[in-house]
Amino acid sequence: MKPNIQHVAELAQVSKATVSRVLNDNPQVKGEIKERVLRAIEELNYRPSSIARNLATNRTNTIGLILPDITNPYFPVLARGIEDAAHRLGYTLFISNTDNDPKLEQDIIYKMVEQQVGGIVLISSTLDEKTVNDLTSLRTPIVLCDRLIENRPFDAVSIDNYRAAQEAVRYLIGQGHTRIAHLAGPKNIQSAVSRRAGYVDTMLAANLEPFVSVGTFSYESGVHQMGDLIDEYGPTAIFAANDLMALGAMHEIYRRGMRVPEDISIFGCDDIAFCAMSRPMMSTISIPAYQIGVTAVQLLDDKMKGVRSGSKNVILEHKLIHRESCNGVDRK
Amino acid sequence: MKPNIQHVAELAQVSKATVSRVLNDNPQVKGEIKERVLRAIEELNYRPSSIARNLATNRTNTIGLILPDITNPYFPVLARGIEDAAHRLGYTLFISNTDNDPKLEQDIIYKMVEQQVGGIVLISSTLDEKTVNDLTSLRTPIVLCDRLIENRPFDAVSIDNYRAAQEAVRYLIGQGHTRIAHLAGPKNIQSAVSRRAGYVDTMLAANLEPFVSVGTFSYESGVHQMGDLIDEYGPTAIFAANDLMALGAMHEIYRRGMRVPEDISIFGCDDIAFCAMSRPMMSTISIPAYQIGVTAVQLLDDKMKGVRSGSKNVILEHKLIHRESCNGVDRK
DNA sequence: ATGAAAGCGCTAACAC
DNA sequence: GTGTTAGCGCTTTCAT
Repeated sequence: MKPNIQHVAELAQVSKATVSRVLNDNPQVKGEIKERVLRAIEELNYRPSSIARNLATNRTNTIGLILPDITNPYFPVLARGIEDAAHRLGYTLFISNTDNDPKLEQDIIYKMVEQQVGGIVLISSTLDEKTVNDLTSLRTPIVLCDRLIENRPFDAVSIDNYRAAQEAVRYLIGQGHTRIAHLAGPKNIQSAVSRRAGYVDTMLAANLEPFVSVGTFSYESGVHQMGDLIDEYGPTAIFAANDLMALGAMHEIYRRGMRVPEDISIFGCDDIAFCAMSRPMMSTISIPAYQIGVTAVQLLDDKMKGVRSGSKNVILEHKLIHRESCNGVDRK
Repeated sequence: MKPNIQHVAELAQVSKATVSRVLNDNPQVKGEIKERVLRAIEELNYRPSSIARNLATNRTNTIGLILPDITNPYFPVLARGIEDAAHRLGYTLFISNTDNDPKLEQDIIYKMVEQQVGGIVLISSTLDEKTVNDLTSLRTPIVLCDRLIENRPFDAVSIDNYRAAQEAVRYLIGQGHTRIAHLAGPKNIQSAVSRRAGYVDTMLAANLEPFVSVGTFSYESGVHQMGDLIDEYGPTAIFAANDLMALGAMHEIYRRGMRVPEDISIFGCDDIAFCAMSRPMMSTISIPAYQIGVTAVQLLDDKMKGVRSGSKNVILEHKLIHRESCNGVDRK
């Protein structure tokens, strides 16, 4: 039979309360007694039940992570940042994928709340006005990643996607490109929308005509959209809303017997690991995914400990990474 | 204040037991009463506490996933298989990374047991004899992925790594290669050891001299070891113990002005997504990672439900994927 | 410094 | 069919 606190108490000839005190490092337990309890615990190979403890204290040491798809190479490093930070703070982490399905996402949030998670890190783009309001009444602290939200009691951490796109486009313009197309992400994903806006505005400001093709953030959509782009527009450079599509675009370019960057330059976004493994290596915007994760958990921890109320949007710095996939038109 | 079952009972003018019954879909609650309870639940926006429920039933609907590093591209799809299957069966999933640190791994296992997880999916290679015995006394069902274990009450699911390596090497030999080197993985990782043995034995059986260089399974180690291999051995083909190293090797070959497969053929293992995105696309052994995950959870579920006792090793089928990174020597 | 006892929110006999 | 009641294993006043 699995030992409980009562068994330990009996073996050590003390009360349950005392056992509980040593379990919680309460300093007012006398050394000798503490020894006895510790020995009993050892002898019985006793492990306290955190379920029971949670029920008694009405707190759990768990947090939940809800994300679209761990299989998308951008997320594992974010998730790792979250896990590491959570672990460091003594939390264990629930994880669940949503595939960007709003209904599923809701269900998972509620399920995690039922599990009494202390807080939730939510990576979502499908949140509509109504859902957000429901969440507000939830009492469980939530922090959003990669999506800012105004006037809501949620913390959020992300980068400035608009400015990131702006820098990417300026970089391409600086190289002499004028026919720069944009491989955009889904219209319902906020980061994709911001990047697109940054692209369009920057093109316009430079008196260049924007040309956008919208994809799904997947590699396959990158190859497919790229084919269309070549047929319909003939760009000399592409700014893709994420690296996966950029990689797909590159693939299609080579498949058609052209080269990167000699014929077409490609610029991505995210800086997933493969960017440095592809040939040519992909120039891109580096997003501090790991740090976003760590920051999210810190914000959550503050909220859970009641250190801070109100909401806070933190914007982390991105970085333009110059590698091999872009080249000036003049050098052709 | 957060509503509990008592509040619902009062509002619906029934007993807690009745509320509990409708919560658990007990059919013997009369329609009208059930309606009333449901309305009360709705009105109070009541969510049952699974903590309390778990304590009362002495079961939890959680399982734990312990893996080396979610950031390694092989693991996300395995994890996804596990999450999907867990979700389908009504479990929520804990996740934790170990970085292959045996001490940390132990701690995490115990921590999860304290959390009262119903079972654990463990992807580990560092398990020594003693640890395994400790785990045996744990009562919490454990299923191992990518590592078989003999005479232990653990289930395990994996592929036949020895045979996979054998097929890879035969494939290369079949193309006319004789100077085939092996980029091996860490010596303490079972799958790496089996692949190496499969390589060595198959080479010997063909009267070819094996040449192995041991790496760490990382991309960087692939580039580094490949440099040494070229300098010290001059292979015409490489069988790498995983794709990441294969990709690194490919990178180094191009950096030195040589080509794949024209100068050196590369064969990987795992079939991570990037194998189909690299140029040339990587030939490799496809491991059914998603299916391994799903199977692991099914085994765990059986054990947790007491359907089956004793242990079971299941071996899933791998597949040789022919792409572009290998070429016959005669065609050079 | 230690113990007794009440409760955390739910389930599960058992009784009616 | 529904209510009563006794726990599940722990924490936490409150006494002593």
